[in-house]
Amino acid sequence: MKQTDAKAGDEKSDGEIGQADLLGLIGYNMKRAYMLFYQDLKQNLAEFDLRQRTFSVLSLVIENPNISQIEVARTLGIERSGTVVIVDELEERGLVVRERAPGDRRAYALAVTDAGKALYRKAIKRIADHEDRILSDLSQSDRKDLMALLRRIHMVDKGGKQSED
Amino acid sequence: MKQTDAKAGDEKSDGEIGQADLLGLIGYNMKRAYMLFYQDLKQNLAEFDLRQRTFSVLSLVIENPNISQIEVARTLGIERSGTVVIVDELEERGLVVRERAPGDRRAYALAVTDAGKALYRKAIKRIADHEDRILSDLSQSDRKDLMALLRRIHMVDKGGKQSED
DNA sequence: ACCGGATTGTTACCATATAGAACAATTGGC
DNA sequence: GCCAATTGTTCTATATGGTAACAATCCGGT
Repeated sequence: MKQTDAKAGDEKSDGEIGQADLLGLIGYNMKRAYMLFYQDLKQNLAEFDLRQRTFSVLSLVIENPNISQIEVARTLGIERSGTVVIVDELEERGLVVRERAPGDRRAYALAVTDAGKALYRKAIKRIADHEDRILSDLSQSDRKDLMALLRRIHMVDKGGKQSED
Repeated sequence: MKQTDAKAGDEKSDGEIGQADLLGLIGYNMKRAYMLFYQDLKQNLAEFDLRQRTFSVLSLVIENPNISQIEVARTLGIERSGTVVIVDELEERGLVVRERAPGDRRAYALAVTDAGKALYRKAIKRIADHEDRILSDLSQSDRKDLMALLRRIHMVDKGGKQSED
């Protein structure tokens, strides 16, 4: 039983559905590609009870011991209100600890526990597999090209302000 | 492979925040790039009271008169429960009409009104500008490469079940 | 030392986007 | 006619992100 032919009109004479306008947009293609990454990453991280954001913060804190929450926010490009919830969860699970930052009683100095490190090591391996699967159609050269192109978009700044520091 | 042993994030070691692990992931770079697209698109579409999803559906219905909601869902890669809300909104705003599909009283035959077409024409122009701005650092050749690479990811299918027609 | 503005973290609320389950009406194969 | 599949719908849940307001703290100028 096939029924997707011309029954309710004519979508393109033979059942094909056109999306020329959308497919002509890089943003749309980016979205579709990103969703593949996102959904697959989500599944893979679920086994560790991690999500995109918690993994990212875990990674940052591991690479930058004693980082503050606002530094996490700035580096990840999210709001600091967002980091609170993430760190809350990581802390409750014993993966990260909030120590007081020496010299600034407003800020925390985040640190990862051994459990956090162990979980991260496992998760990062899983993510490597995930990326390899998603990108299986691309050669190493393609992947390098893609990475380079994405990073150049990465740096585009259309109207922000980032000259203070 | 190596990870987290060389702590490869200490270029400056006094103010710089490392994110070597994350930046080494294509998925992370994709996310950052996509977020730039998304946020900017959102702002630009806001002037037309459109959002990503409503614009996409509008585009599809324009390109495919009498398309059904499930066809929209399948083409966009979303759930059909999602299309309901979008079409609801488009219909309330008089941009799209739900006509009954001749020959199938379950399905709708979606069509765009003149107002919908007019709005779409304006919006698509705005989006072209938006893309041009976001991609201003990339040459036309770069953009073509990026598009091609994204589409190849686009086609990756790890679940492997869509060969029924 | 004081004051006021900036910073850090926090909480609360909202918007967007998506998935999934359950359901009614309808279709279509048998 | 029966029953499974399909279409649309509603409700719920999750994830991500932004804004706004607030307390505590810091910092710079006076």
